[in-house]
Amino acid sequence: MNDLFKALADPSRRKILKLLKDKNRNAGDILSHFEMKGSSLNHHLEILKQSGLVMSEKKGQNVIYSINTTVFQELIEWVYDIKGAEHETK
Amino acid sequence: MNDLFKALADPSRRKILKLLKDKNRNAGDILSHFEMKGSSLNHHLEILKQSGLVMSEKKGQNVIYSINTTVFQELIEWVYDIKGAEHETK
DNA sequence: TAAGAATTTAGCTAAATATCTAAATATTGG
DNA sequence: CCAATATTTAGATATTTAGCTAAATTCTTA
Repeated sequence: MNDLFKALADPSRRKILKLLKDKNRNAGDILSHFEMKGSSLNHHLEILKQSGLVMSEKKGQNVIYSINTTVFQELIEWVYDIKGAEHETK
Repeated sequence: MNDLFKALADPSRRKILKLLKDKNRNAGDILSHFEMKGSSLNHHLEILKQSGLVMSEKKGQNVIYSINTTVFQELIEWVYDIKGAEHETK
């Protein structure tokens, strides 16, 4: 849970998630949307993987990253718990 | 938006929110649930206020803190935008 | 109005984090 | 196998952040 919130607390990482929402992308593709160096991006991707928010799969010389939306359910539940509202069961 | 995610990225601050979910509390009350010093807690409360998640009101020599759940709507919308799922309109 | 209680501010330190450079490790095509 | 391309690791630096102590502020009440 803490890993999840920590992962979301950075603008670059949230931007990565938005990019992966559209389609799966390899590291270079993601990198092309940022100014930072590949090693810095890799650091963010590691944190996202750690939190369960993204998954990666090696494909030839590329590594394809994809988003794992199931993890957001936890977050939504946490929020609704605090809001005191009822869950949608979908 | 960034302030919101940053504010939620700390366990102490999330615990404060849980405490305020039950009832409004003054700083001393909140403090009694932590080991940290009052000044440290105050720092967290400032960050929560900054993010809009909590509000404060001076009442005599106490300051009463309360949670502002409307801000969570933003967060929920952000999540659903990424999840690509439909909103509940409630 | 002076003392006491609650909270906040200011300034410091240590730990965590973001980013960089340089080097290492795949993987593929010639 | 070699060179080129893509990604990751290691190690350094700079910034941010959580927590502390001490002092300041605000409010109440004797």
